[in-house]
Amino acid sequence: MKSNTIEATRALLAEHGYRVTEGRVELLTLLRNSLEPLTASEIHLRMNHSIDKATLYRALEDFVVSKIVAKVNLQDGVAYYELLHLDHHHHHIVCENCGKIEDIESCDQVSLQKKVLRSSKHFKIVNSHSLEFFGLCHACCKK
Amino acid sequence: MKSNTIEATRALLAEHGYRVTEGRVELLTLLRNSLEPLTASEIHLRMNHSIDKATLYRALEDFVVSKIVAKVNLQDGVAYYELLHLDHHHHHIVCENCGKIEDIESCDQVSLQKKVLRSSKHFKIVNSHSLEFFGLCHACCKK
DNA sequence: CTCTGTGCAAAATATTTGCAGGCTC
DNA sequence: GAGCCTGCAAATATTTTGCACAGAG
Repeated sequence: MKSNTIEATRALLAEHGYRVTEGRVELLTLLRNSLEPLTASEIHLRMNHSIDKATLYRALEDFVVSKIVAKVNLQDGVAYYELLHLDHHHHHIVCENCGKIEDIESCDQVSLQKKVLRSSKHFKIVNSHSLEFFGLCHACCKK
Repeated sequence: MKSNTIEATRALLAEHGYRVTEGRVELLTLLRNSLEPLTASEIHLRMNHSIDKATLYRALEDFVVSKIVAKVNLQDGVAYYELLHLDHHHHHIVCENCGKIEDIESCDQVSLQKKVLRSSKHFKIVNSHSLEFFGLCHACCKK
């Protein structure tokens, strides 16, 4: 099972024309196993610094371009990254108190983008959007 | 008319308990006159460096906390700021080619946040959200 | 007069780039 | 073997912080 996942990861890299290196496989495996988006520093830490930060940023940037990875902005000045499961468009809600992150599934991308184009004067194509919510989780409300 | 605007700006500062200093009045006036969100560097430039960057960041941060100013994230690694006209909740669409920014008005905040709370397991309150679109403007499509 | 706001200098973070060598294909 | 990927070092960019002084109320 674990080797299955790793095989899938190797295939993913190859499909996109990347060399299958240990660092990139580890990186994608880590992202695949993460329940929430991670910052470059968190990734670096969880990989026990086995990859250089410059290399890490370069790999992440490549993956973002290839749409293997999404760069997420959670309004705290750092970029977060998460694996893009192709069939699973979603957003996030972040607790302003404890930092908890939950996925938000309800997003009708198509109708949202159509709506935007209807109301826009100067735009012809919408390629993507970022949508994140900020609030308080149940636990933090009780405090 | 110009002095009217400045008076309104002075009042705004006072209302929020801030000292009415030349720098802060200039800053808010600049934001009021800007048609699009500006980065700290752009603001600094347009103010002819008449304000120190540290002071600028401190003022912007204060204003964000007081909800006089919104911090906007346009996915290019820098924070943008724009005046918050209270009655005017909106988002943006950015051209990935030329950087053009247009306001997007169609956002039913209330129903959007309700929808999120319905679908969320762990959250009780939504305080705000960020929503930005990325695409191509008509001019850049023709090229 | 008091206390907030400011400039200056320096630090802390985040991210990018150049280059020489290593590893995948 | 060719060229992508990597580590290391250093540069760049953005934002934050400490401190002493200036200016608003």
